[in-house]
Amino acid sequence: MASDVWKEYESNEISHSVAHHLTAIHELMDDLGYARVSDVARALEITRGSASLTLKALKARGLVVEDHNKFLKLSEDGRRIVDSILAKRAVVRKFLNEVLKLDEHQAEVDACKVEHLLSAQTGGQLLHFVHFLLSDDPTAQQFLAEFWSKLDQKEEWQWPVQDVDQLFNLESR
Amino acid sequence: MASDVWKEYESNEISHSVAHHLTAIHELMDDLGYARVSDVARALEITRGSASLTLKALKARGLVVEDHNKFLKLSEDGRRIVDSILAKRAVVRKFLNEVLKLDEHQAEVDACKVEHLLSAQTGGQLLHFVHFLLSDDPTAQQFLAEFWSKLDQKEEWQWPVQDVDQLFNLESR
DNA sequence: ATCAGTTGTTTTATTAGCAAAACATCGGTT
DNA sequence: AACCGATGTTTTGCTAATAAAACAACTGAT
Repeated sequence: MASDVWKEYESNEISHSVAHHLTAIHELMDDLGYARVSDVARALEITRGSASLTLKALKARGLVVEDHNKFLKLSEDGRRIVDSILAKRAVVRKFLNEVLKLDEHQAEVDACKVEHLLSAQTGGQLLHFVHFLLSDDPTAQQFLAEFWSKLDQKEEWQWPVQDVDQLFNLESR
Repeated sequence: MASDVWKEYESNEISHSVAHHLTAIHELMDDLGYARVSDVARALEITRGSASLTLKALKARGLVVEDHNKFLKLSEDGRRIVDSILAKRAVVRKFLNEVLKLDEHQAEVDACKVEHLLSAQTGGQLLHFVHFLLSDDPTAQQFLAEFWSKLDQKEEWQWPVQDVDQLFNLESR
């Protein structure tokens, strides 16, 4: 694997932590109508000091703006980022839970882990896919019914699967 | 979102960095027949000092074992982890590239980002899904053909999509 | 007006992961 | 024997993200 591939992991627009600071503000605005440093800290269950530092950096990056009275809100850029994250989270969670039939907790955890890592391209294509897959199109419904019935029949695969490549006739890496 | 969900991000078995140190050893064994600290550093394009420290920790964790002459290899646990990572990477890459039709580079990058984050459950179910989806089952083939034709017709969605929830009739979060 | 509670910030410390540089060691050449 | 190159380690410093603790400022109740 080329190093320019694996090193892109750190070169993300936002980190996991930042993603959740931003979405916390978004949800607090919905739920309480306001969001202060302490509210974010409580929501994320971290100390006020930690939240204060991270949010200071986010203000410097222009993703969060502060009221005359220490009330926080998302900037235009911040809102755009939160929208893309929540969209990806929703799509991934729906796919994992309603298609792959993973339990809701697992689906939520895994969606939360990857939501900030997927490119806009990937998010968009996945949205197309899941939208069609769960539509009332008879082809989609027939396919899903078939898949789920095979899932039930199938004895559990040993995981990790050593021979995924063989299973797919892949030339390995 | 409950904090016990988003905080699980850090509580992973292995980090992105560790995943690639381990897979580097695996691939070096395949390609060269051996793997030393310097070889890993070269493969990952990091300094020998950094690799030395990370690999020391991995030896302490019992994932890597060292030869009488500084030659590294994976332990049984290390091999098990590498197998699961490579399997997830292969499945995700295949899904993104061959189903969602993302270009190979994008598929590789995104697969690399999430490979170490997906649970074994998720990896297993995704493997089932992709395996059936790309099989010669006529239902699967018909569904894919239908999906791809819709992809072509479809004008690109605006991304981020603000109304994913509405699109899916989700109650939001 | 004082006292208590909440809030926000700063400082100090920790961990993971990297770079850079100094250092030691070993192997082969000349 | 002296040297060069490659290798491995250690030390120092950096950044992101956290905790913990100290501190200042504001709010409200009595």
